[in-house]
Amino acid sequence: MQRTLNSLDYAADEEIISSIAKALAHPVRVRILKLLDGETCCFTGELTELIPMAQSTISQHLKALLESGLIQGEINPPKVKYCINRERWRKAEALFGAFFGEGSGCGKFNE
Amino acid sequence: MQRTLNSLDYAADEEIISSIAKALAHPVRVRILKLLDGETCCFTGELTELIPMAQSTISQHLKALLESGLIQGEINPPKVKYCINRERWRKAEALFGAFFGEGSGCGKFNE
DNA sequence: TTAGTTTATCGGCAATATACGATCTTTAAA
DNA sequence: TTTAAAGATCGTATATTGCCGATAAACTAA
Repeated sequence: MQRTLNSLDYAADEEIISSIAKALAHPVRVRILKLLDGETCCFTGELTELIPMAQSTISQHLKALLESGLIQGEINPPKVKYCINRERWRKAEALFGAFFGEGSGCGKFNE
Repeated sequence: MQRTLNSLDYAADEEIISSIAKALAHPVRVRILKLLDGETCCFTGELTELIPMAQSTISQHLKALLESGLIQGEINPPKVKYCINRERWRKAEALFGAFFGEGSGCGKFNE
C-alpha cells in the first residue's frame, strides 16, 4: 500500500507530531500518561488495578507508548518501572506548542 | 473526580485530547492543517495540487479533520473553502499545553 | 527444583483506517 | 440541454488497531 505516500516526504516535524499524536489517539493511553506524569516520576503496573482492562491490553498500550518515545521503562527484575521520558515530553510540548500556538512564544494573539 | 468506574468512563478532557490526537495521527493531515493555518484563513482544494494523493483520499482526510472539529468548510458552489476552526484550535492548544506543560501558564519549570 | 509473581507475547477475531478508481452531485458556463 | 469542474461518496482491497484469554519468559523465594 501507500505508493504515492513514499514519494511525498513529510517534514521531519510533521512525522514526529503525527507519531506522537498516534500515541495519544486513544483515551486509555492519555490516561496512562496522565498517571505517569502525575507521579513524581516512575510508576508500574498498578496500572492494571487502576484501569479496568486486561493486563495484556494494558501491556500493549504501554508498548505503543514506549515506541512513541514518550515513556521509558526500567526493568526491575520481577517488575518494570515506567516513567515519562522528560526529554521527549518537552520535545512534544514544543512541537505541539509551535503547531497550535504559532503565536509569540507564549500566548497567541490573533483574532 | 471519579476513579476507576466503568470500563468506558474517561474524563472529558481525555476524550477530547485523544480525538484531536487522532486527527493529527497521520502526517498528511498534519500537513493539511499546516497549510490551512498558514493561509490568512481559508483555502481550498489546491490541496490536491500540493499533495500527491488521489483527490478522493484527500477528501477523506478533510472529512476526518472536519469531524475532529479542527477545520470547517464553507460551501462555495463549485468549490469548498476550508479553514481552521479557530475556537477549536485554541481549545486544542490549551488542552495540549496543559497536558504537556502543566507549567505556570507559559514556560514550564519542572525538570 | 518447584512455585509464585510480574510482565511480555502469541493467536484470533472484529472493527477501523488508508488508499485507490469509479461514480454521483452540484453548480456554472457553453 | 449539454458539458465541464470541483468535491463528496461508494465499493473494495489491504493494513492496522484494539481487545481478550492463554501462554511464555524472567526472576525471586521457598
